[in-house]
Parts: sequence; C-alpha cells; structure tokens
Amino acid sequence: MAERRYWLMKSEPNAYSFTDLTNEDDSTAEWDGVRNYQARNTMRDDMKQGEGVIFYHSNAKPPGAVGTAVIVREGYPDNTAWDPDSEHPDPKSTPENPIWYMVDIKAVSEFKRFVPLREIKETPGLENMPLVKNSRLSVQPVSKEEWDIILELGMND
DNA sequence: GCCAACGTTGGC
DNA sequence: GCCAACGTTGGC
Repeated sequence: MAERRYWLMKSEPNAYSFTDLTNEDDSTAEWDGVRNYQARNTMRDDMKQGEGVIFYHSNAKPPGAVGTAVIVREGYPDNTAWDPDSEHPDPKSTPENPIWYMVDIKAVSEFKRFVPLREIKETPGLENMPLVKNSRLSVQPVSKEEWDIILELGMND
C-alpha cells in the first residue's frame, strides 16, 4: 500500500467556501474548474481515496486555513471543461480526450480556530510549504509534519 | 488597487 | 526552442 499523503487545496471563499462544502449533500463536492497542469497532474495521478486535505481560503481577508477534508473519489475527467456554459470551458478538452481532471472531496472538520497565513509563515517547520514560498498552485502537497503542525494550530484553542 | 510571481501563448 | 508579451493569482 502506498504511503499516505496529505494535501492542501485553495479556494476563494467568495466563490466557494468551506461552509459551502459542508452545506453540500453529504458534505461532498466535485473539485472542478482547475485549469493548471501541475494541479491537474496531482489530482489525476497522486491523490488517493482517504487522504487528508487542508482547506485554505485564498484571496480572503485574511487568508488562511479553515478546516480539513478527505479525498472520497480519485481523479476523473472534469466534465465542466466541455460544457460551454460552465465557468471554465476549454474547447480543447472533450469526453474522448479529456484534458482536465478533478477529484471529489468531503468536509471532515472545521478548525476550532482559523489559522491565518500570517501565522503559518511564522511557524517553524512550515517554511517550506509552497504556500509560504509564494506559489500560486491551488492544489499542493503537504508533508506529514506540516499536516500535524497545522492541525495542532487549528484544533487547539 | 497595486504589483510580484508565475504560467501560458505565440512570433520568430 | 527561445523568450517577450500577456493574463492570472493572490498577498498586502
């Protein structure tokens, strides 16, 4: 069995917040609309059922981590790409030759305490996170150590 | 609103 | 294949 990995996914709360996810049927949603190859590869190839996700609010005031989710369905074609009425249509992607992929995630728990980016940047052990290194990647890997540190920050008062 | 960082596009 | 131009992300 492959080693269990951890992830972080960004969302702009104005567009789709952690609360929106918890309000879905079974707290589960398709993570559609990602149009970046590196993030696509991660969702298509690397994310496995049962692995943990830190849900992060980007472009928020302030930005930060708000809770955890879990991968409940592994990578499959993002059908919104060939829907001209979707928010992120890509005519080059077709059902026969899909370019973009998504996963399904399910909300697990909201942090007791919001963990702002400012604090993540100041916390020893988190300095190598893509988040801190100014990466724009919307789906990023998180090490076990980083996962443990952030959950400790978020789950303790 | 500004702008740095970064990814993508397209001319050559 | 290089790289300038352009568009987007996202913190501040």
